[in-house]
Amino acid sequence: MTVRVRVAPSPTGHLHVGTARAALFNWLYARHHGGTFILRIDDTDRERSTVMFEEDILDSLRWLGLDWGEGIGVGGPHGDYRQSSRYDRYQQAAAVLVASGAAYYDNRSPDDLEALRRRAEEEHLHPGHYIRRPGSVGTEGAIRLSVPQDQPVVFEDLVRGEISFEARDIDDFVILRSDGTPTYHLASTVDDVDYEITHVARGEDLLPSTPKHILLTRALGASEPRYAHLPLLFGTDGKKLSKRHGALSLVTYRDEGYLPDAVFNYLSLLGWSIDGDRTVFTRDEAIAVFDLIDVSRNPAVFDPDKLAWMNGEYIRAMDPSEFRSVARPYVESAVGHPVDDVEWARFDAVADLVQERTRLLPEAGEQVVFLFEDFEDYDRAAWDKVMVKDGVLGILTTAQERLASVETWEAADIEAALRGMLEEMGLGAAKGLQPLRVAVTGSSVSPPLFESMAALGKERTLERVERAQRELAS
RNA sequence: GGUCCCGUCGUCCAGUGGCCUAGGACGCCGGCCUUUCAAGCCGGAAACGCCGGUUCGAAUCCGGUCGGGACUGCCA
Repeated sequence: MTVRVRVAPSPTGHLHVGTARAALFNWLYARHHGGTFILRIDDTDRERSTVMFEEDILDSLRWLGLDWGEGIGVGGPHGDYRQSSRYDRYQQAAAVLVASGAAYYDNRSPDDLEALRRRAEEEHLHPGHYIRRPGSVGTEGAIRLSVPQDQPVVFEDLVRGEISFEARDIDDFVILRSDGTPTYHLASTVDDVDYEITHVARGEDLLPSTPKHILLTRALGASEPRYAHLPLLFGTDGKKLSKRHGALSLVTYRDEGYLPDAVFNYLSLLGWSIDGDRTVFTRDEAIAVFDLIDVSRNPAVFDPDKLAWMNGEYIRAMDPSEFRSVARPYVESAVGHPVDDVEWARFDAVADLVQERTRLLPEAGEQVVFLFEDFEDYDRAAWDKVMVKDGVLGILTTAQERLASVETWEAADIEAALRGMLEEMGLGAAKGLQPLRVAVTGSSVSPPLFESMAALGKERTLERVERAQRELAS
């Protein structure tokens, strides 16, 4: 049996990290088994669905590298893979179920239904307990599935093991609304049957719906797929991942300078592990051993700190030339204007040093702004801590002389000149160099000083050392 | 309230009866290196929710208990 899995987002918002993680596991499973990963768009909610979100979802999935072999955009034997184009199919399926007696029209009023729910509530029963086939069956209203009461629904969840629901706890749920549109349960189940989905791996929030889907599938004359209910994702405060936790849509990560490989790697670790001691690994390594049966049952907390660390790992592992081109837009953004190729040489000179100091791409820009723009003010704390000290003016004036006499303006020569100065003045490197760092970069934190000066150029470096002397004197 | 799910360091995972004086990773603390910051290296604090039972032996099996979560719609 060829594995066929799917991810079926609703285009009512950006692709959520939880959905992305579910997509990722499905993708890994398909890849591992040489199966097909299908992308379907569940847009039955016509009110909230938009083409903009649909595009965003496709972009996010592509960005993460989760390519699908069948479905929206790439086609396949089942139409355009949007549920909105299959209403006639769902209506036909519902009609067949009514004809076979598996489903029935329900024209009871909302008030009647509410009364039944209240009654169940008062008797401490499942809320849907009394919502069952009424005595008389009409030919209009919503269509409900008639849930067989003779046996429980039992299934073997790939991650959770055997799960069982008593029939009396499953209400006769609506499959087709009175306006003729399908509910999620019907559309999703019919599609899974028609598309011959073999494994449904989705969030644990759908676990209580699973017996309904199984019953529907059987009523449709098909046999159900294997299910795997993935643990939910939570925020660092232990609460359900929500907007308060900042980025929950994948595009945000792309826009904030995360690398898709890093996000992929991190997401794969939420509820799964490749082995006991590796946390950084390639897609292929994951594909080689991934199995849904190994997915954890525990909910996972999404940790932005670990993701950032992971991103740093991937940035450091990048090819230097790739880092240069990837970082460029972030540098230009931080500088505030495009940087031409001549000016770009300044970044080039320190790129390797910046690369190992970068976790998130925007940081690469922040570190080198001083190479392109004169800073307005010195970092206040740095100035107070480093510059307001006896002897600093002397260090600056002496350095000024030494630097002025450096002939070939390269890091090694600059270092030689400054080291000579330190020795003569009897200063330690930390003490003697920090004032120069503040003078040249405006901050007490920067890429290594000699290389920074070399990248900045002799003229600008001397200007800044001079400026610091003036500021100190005043 | 009802149904279902879950319970190993703060967090993510490893662990499927003895290899566990519980391992790795992030984070945290300390040290080394060092021109700052990173990176790297070394070291440290940090967990089997609780109570019973089974067993020669339990993080691992069973029961209970407590705690957390999801669902409970003519949303998905």
